Amino acid sequence: MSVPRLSDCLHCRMRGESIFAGLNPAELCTLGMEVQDIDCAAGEVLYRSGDPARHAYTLREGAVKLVKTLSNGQQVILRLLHHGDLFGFEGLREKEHRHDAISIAPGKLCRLDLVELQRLSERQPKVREAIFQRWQDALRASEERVVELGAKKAEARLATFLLQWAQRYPQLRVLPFPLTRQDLADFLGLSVEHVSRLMAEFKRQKLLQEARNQLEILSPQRLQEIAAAKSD
Amino acid sequence: MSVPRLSDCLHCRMRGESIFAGLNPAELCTLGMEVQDIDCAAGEVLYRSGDPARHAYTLREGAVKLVKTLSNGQQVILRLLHHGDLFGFEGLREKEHRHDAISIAPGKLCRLDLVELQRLSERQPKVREAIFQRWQDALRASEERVVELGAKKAEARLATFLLQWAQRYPQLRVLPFPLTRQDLADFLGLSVEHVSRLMAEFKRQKLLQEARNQLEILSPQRLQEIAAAKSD
DNA sequence: CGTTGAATTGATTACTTTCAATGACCGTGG
DNA sequence: CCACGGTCATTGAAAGTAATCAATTCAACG
Repeated sequence: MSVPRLSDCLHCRMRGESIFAGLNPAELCTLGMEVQDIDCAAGEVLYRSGDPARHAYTLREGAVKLVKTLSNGQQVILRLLHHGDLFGFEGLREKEHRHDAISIAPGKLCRLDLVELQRLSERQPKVREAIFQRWQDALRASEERVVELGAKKAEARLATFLLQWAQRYPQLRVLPFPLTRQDLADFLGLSVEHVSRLMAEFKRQKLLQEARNQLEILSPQRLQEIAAAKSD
Repeated sequence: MSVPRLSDCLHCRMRGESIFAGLNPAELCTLGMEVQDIDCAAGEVLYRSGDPARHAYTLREGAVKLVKTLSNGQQVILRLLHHGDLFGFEGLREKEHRHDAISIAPGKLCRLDLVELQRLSERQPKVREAIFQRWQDALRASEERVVELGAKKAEARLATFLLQWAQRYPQLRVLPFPLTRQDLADFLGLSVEHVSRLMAEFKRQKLLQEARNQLEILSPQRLQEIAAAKSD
């Protein structure tokens, strides 16, 4: 991980989508909190489950997975984070992090001190609301995962996932796709082999195309049908 | 549903665990909100997905399921609520309810007007914090569901579920158990038949005992082992 | 090039659903 | 009070889905 620099929130490209979006420049300048600017490599661990929670992060570039590791070593990916996403904020209410946060692509992050963020959110209703909203979004997303895992079969889960991934890059035809088959498996609750077979089948059917960490969806329409397909 | 009466929060048995727990009697008396006292029968619908969100509820007695119904009619139970649980509060941030809320046992509820609750939470940091905490709890619970559904096989999921159910009635040996096999299936992401077989098997192994809407867990220890058993 | 970890593919096994039939329970109406 | 009808639960058999085990193959990198 790079040595943290101080971040310039006022001129940040993501300012409009961040939790500081509602603040005017004057308020931003008197945040009373240090925002650190961090680079990270693929595979880097930002924090581990059980670590004392000191920071929350805003992801500016790259992708991060939040992982729960079971006693038998099996892993489940609980969230996949993209540019603009805030994570680690469960530390506002709990002393320790609940997941491992692992970068899966070279990226840039802002690191926020949780104590300062807590104080700021008490002072600034707009910030508090923004964080609250993120919490709400996380809950909705998690509930959708429960529906996917509880009600759909493998093929439909994968199709849903790929379409959702694509939605995060609305303007791109060819998507960044740093996930390994193992990551996909850990996210979808499947075995690596099964994911591999399904991806191969999708490619055979010309629904998508894949190259070194890049993905192109050729038939969102057809994928959508598969995603909506019946239960398991 | 019974005609709502006004509720007396000051003398409520659940006051200590409610979102009003931090308030002193004087503050409670000047809540500035009407709390309605409601009885409901088993099977009664409190609200439907898509209904304009007007109320949140605190469950005082009974049990309620929050259900998502898919286009093909399949249902997934997202949460099961017990005495003391707050629900419907996603309406604080969204205009419509996201789930169906259906009572599965005769029960008693408090109904809170969401607009008044919103105003109250802006005035009373303690109430706001309490609601925030509930949100956080809901997220944690939902993430645990993802882990269960993504990583464990049917038998382990059922065992986990039964133990968690039991935890909600710490002082009882014989638990109220109003769930149908269909409810269990909808919660665990399994077919009714499979749930039925697993329950039969558990009974055969003397891990539990069942009678008309009541359940007794005979070997929490052994169930715990099954719950922890390997992946799927 | 050889090494290494990831991905693919095939064969087999295990788990879960589906379909079909039967059985238990409960409330209702004769 | 008992027969009837309905709903829910159980059980069996067959089919389908996904995991596991075992080789290869592939691609990136030194």
